[in-house]
Amino acid sequence: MGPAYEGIDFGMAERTIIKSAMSALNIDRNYFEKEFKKSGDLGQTVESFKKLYKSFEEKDMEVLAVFDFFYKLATASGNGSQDVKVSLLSQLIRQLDPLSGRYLVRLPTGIIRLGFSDMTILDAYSWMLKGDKSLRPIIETAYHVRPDLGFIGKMLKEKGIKGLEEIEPKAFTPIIMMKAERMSSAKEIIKQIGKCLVEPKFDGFRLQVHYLGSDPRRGSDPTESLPKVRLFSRSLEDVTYMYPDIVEGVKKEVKADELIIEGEAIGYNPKTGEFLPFQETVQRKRKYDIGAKSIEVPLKLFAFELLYLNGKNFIKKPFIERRKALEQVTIKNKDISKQIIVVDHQEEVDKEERLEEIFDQAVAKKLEGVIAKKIDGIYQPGARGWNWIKYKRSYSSKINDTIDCLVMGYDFGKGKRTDFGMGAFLVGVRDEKNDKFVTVAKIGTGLTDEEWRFLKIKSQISKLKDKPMNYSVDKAMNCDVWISPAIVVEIKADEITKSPTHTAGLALRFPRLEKFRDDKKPEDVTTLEELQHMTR
DNA sequence: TGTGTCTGCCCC
DNA sequence: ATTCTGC
DNA sequence: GCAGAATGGGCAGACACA
Repeated sequence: MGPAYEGIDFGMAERTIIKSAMSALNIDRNYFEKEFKKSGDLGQTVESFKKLYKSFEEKDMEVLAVFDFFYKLATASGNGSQDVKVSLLSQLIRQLDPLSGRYLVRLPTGIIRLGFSDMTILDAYSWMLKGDKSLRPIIETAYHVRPDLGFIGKMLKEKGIKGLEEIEPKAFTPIIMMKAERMSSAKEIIKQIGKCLVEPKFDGFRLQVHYLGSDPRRGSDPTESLPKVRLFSRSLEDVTYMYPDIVEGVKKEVKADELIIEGEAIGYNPKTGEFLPFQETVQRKRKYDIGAKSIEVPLKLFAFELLYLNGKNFIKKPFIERRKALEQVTIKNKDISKQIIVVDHQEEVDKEERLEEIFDQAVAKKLEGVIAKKIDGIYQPGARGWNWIKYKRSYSSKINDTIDCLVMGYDFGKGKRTDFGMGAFLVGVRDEKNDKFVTVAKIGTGLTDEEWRFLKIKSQISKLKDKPMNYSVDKAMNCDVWISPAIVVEIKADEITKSPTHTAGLALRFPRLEKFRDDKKPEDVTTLEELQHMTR
């Protein structure tokens, strides 16, 4: 309905779309869901049902009229709004042809499956103007600062490529954030980027800070001249109101006329100064009770990038220059414990031994790991660039904490997993005290296409009609198919966390298949007690 | 007023 | 977030 | 090597409903 950062959501996904389709086509839930699971695609399911049951209401509709329906749907709120959404989508499904039906239901899910996406559309804009994709770099640069395909297209039609030159970094226009590539040893990193600057990696959430210092020239209204701060999340949502403590910190501890910096926000225990686990930090992302929560869980912002300063664009400057500028714009509080905007220590490294040491120290401090940044690397907006390399605890071959799990059941896959007949599987450990299997994770990654097919075939032998008595499973983890104790897998994870849904009371963070353990029997899997001891 | 279900270009 | 795969 | 498409745990918020 618009660019992501404008914050207009459909508020409607799979479950509610199914309701709309059932109501539009007058189909029983079980029948619809059965066909949906078979095809793994809501669009295809609706399309084929529409072909089967021809409707006499079908008519042509203007694109703008359809847009209007979706706009009403997306903006419906309050009492009865769910019914409004269902009814609007249901009308569209009834009134349009089967092929349109396919895309009507795909649209709100965001999975359109046209085989192209934003980047291809940028190419198309270039073709539109020049008949080839030579203008793509200019267009893409503008898109990084203004990630709105509609806006870029309109600008190009109205003003041509020159229009895009007006789009440049400035305070309060968020920039698509860069991500780091991954590597699993100091050796590889030094080989890849040579001399680098190494900094700790904190487990919080990303914030991009935009700041305009006080300036009497900014208008006659006295409030106009006060310092202004905006905070953007990784999806470029404006989240300023959620973090008043960070806003105050910026006003006190940053000196500049205009700047854009980036950092990782992490909660800490105000009494002990210890950093909090992600699950607690993320509770700060909220709409209500902001004041109370900000006292309970205060944040620090570890600033690690500077993209813009006083009219000067730093995006294409070497990292070492950005870093120097960053150090210069922060004011140090006399009481370090009260500092909110922190530019943490960083070390220049060109030997793998030293890098490995810094990594070990970071891990010992219970941090996620380190980020190594190429010393003269530019900031690559919107890319997962090689100028930043993350080296996390879980990647390291030195540390190998995997657990052996029992495969308890599986779900049918969607999209390209449909053919495999499996999209994810539920795994658990043995609770010896109660003689049961309790769940710890669902696994949806780490298998090659061939391994998915292999696991599907293997699991058919043990397929069951119902969930076994000795499986303890929360209903949120219900499976399409249950299988009896037979298959053992080795699962890797970044961390073991407390869980509200998995019956082990613990869950694996970022779980993935490491390997199949055909050499092990169900009795040999990790026990709940062992798992509890592994929790750091 | 309390509980359950669903959603999020969510956060990671 | 992680991982795999087609281009 | 990149972009795209599968999938994970778990949080707050918005509604529906009893």
